[in-house]
Amino acid sequence: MNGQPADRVEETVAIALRLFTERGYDNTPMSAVADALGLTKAGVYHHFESKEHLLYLVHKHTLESQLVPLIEQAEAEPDAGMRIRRFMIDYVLLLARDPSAAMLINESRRLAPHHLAEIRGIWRRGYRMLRGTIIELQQRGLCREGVDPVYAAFGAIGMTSWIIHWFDRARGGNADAVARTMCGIFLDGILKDGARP
Amino acid sequence: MNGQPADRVEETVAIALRLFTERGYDNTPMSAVADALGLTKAGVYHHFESKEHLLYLVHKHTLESQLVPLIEQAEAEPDAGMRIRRFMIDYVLLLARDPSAAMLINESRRLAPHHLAEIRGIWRRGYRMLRGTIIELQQRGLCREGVDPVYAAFGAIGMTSWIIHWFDRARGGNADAVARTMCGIFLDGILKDGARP
DNA sequence: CTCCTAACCTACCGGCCGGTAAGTTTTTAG
DNA sequence: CTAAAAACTTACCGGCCGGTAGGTTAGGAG
Repeated sequence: MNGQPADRVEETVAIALRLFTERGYDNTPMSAVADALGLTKAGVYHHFESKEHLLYLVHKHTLESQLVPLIEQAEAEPDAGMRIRRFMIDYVLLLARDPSAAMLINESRRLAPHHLAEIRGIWRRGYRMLRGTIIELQQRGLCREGVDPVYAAFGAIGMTSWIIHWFDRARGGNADAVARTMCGIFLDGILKDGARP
Repeated sequence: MNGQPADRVEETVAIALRLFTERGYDNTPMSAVADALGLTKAGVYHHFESKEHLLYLVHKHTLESQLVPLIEQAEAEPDAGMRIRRFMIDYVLLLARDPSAAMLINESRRLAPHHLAEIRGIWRRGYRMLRGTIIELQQRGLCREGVDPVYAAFGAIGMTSWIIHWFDRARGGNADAVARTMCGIFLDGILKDGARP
């Protein structure tokens, strides 16, 4: 119930998340993780079978605590338009606030194939929610012609995700304005002229 | 005038582009580059002062031969709407066709700071062109309210660039349809209801 | 032919880093 | 208190890789 990690595994995952974000996965030797924990390298390897496994746990823990709730909140939204809006805005705010999200995206290539598949499955839940919502809008006749739900969903994800490459909250970036602009462009871009709120 | 590289430097850059794309920068030892050239490692280091320098040349050469012409073609387009359309479509087709573009985006972090700054300057030309075009549309009263030119430009770039993370031309991906859908969403998203062609 | 230079090779260095074997301390169970 | 299991430490290995010192070959100029 307090902010302290319950055990060494959680503590290590939290520290690795920070170090990987600050220095990158390849530039963070396990000795650095050990130092930050006040342990030796072998002490860390008592809890993790490999560095890749630690990276996998960092991915899994962070996505489940940050991304999944955000998807579930959006899914709970009854109105389709609001569902998209809710997700896009919260997602932009998340990426703008937390630089570790960018690390997860960049370093996912280092995962072993089966771990990568599992992690991509988590990301895919957001994609599926968006695509399903766009299909629903289409079936209700609210979408413009020529909007492919798959490509549109990836468009919304890409437009927002890309902020990891340019947004700098330290230099006067206004995350709220980014979120509103992008969400507005996307919804105006897929909805028929008469279907907007 | 033929397809053969004019000298060893060009030849090496071409081979490094291929190897970095296939295996990643970190997983491509200089010995692999040397092998592919039929040289030894020291033979390669006769032409390049460091591996990072080789990566820099790969970036520079590829961007100048692939991205810059695409930007200049778009800039030559007199109509603002067509300028955006032209760029977005050609850019999507480029990314969908050539996996090395994804490598350049992913591995740019390995560049030394001054090289990174120069390479980002090339990418930025596309951003500036888009932003300037959106501002032009705004001044002519063709844009919806609330469209920030900076965030909109990054939105167009992000929506299209993100296909490096999901598009798979080997599995029936239709790059033309992607390009048309995304370009349509973006233009419908920023232009007033009456301003579309 | 000679001389020079660019291109290239052999052989090596040094450091880093993931991972481990084997032993020691700490905690827990009974 | 005892014993075993869990949590560590010390000390090390082995491999890879970027980079280089110094010598060798090839090719063109004169």
